[in-house]
Amino acid sequence: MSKYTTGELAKLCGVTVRTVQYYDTRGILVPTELSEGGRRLYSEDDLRRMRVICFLRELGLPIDSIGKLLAEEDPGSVITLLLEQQEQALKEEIDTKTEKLEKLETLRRELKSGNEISVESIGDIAYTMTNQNKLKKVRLTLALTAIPVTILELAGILLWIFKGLWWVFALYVVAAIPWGVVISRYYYKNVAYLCPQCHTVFKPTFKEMFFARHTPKTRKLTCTHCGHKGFCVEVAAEDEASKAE
Amino acid sequence: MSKYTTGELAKLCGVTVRTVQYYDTRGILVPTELSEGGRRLYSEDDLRRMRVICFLRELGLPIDSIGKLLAEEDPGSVITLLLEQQEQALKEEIDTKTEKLEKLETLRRELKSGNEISVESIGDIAYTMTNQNKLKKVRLTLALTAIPVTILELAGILLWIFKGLWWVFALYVVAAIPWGVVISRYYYKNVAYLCPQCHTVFKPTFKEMFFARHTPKTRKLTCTHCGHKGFCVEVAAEDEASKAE
DNA sequence: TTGCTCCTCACGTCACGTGAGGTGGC
DNA sequence: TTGCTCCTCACGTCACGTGAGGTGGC
Repeated sequence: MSKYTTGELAKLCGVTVRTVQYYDTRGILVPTELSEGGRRLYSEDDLRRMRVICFLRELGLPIDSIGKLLAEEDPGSVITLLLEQQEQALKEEIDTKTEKLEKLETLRRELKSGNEISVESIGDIAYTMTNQNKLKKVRLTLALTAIPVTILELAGILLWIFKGLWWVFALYVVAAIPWGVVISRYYYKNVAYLCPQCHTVFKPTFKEMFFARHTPKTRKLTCTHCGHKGFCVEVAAEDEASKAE
Repeated sequence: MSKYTTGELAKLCGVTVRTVQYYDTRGILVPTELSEGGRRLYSEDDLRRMRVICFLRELGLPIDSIGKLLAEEDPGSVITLLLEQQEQALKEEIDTKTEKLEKLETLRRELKSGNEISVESIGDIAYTMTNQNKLKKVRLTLALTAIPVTILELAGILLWIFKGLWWVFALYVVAAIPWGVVISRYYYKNVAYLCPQCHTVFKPTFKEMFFARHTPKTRKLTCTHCGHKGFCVEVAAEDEASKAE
């Protein structure tokens, strides 16, 4: 029967001496023997137990769970549950880390595309990023309501050209006017703009917004807060309820 | 100019009061004003700064890094590096967690396929799992050396049948004998067996191993340690160097 | 006798959570 | 005056790492 010292056991299991000592104080691997000088002596069984412990630790199981598992009369009942829990936990951690990674990459892309990198520009990017989903919803709603009107328009044109039926196109024109009013009201109500100068979110007047030059993501407006005039990034408007200040 | 209390700031940023206080003690968000009673009062600028801090924390950046970043005159020079480092770190964490997940799933599968679940059986599975790569290497080597011999065999048979050339097959037979000897020696040298009774890794005699009944992963042998006779799982033999005891 | 290993405290890690006991502000 | 919020300690988390100062064992 060979005996292992703390250091030998540590080397055999690929951990530090401190770890072996720690497992003793935590009570999951108490040496079967102590030398007269008070040194820990581990048996062959201890080595096997230590190997199991290290293996389970490599799976990420916490020490307390390992302790309970090894103390159990019938480990089979506990282990399946523990492993399932750990699997769930790991999956969730991977998911959150993957999300962080995606956000990081978006931030890097946005920082590259912008001209100056300042704390304020990070704030703006953060705002537009967290706001992104709401804005997409608004745009999707717009696009969906546009479908029937567009179909009516196309049908009207085709019928007029090929069949000489002018009244379908007339119907489209009549329908398009109230639709246009409703849709621009909706759009105006649900978006706001981020001033690149003072980094405030503001709402222009309907008139200025309606006639302003714009790109897919920005619009040239005058900030109601600082008076700066320039292209402002479009964002989704905050809910009325959360409009504090 | 509106002022926010600790609780208001916390709510606006979706964190706890404790977190806001902690950021003050850590020096990354010191309130611009204190009330006469010693309460923290945060300005609009503080709120914006806090939002940036929370955003960066959501990416997993440590508080110290955020502090340095915000203190920097020109954050652009630092931020790119920081984000890259964080991206690397996240990727590595995802990788290690994915590996753990895979090990977990293997363990669960192995536990299900076995009959009894005990601490010893976990130890055996742990051993075979960490040993798996070495064993695969041995088996791959065997398979690769078998290829030329098999080609020779096939060629010999085909030539004999269709062309009446018997000497190629004769060549195969002559070559196959020393090849068989070498290959079985190599195989014998590089594998060992795990006794399901006493959980020791042992080497049987060449003769017993050669004639023993076997499945793809096990072989019916007598344990040299406890004398138990039964199907033992095949594992890769330890290197001579690390054969302690 | 000299290195080397091991021993036991005991503090540090990281970003807060969680009381305890006291007080400001509407 | 009464809740509610906020204040400052100060300990706990998790699995060890890292000294300090002392001693066992070949």
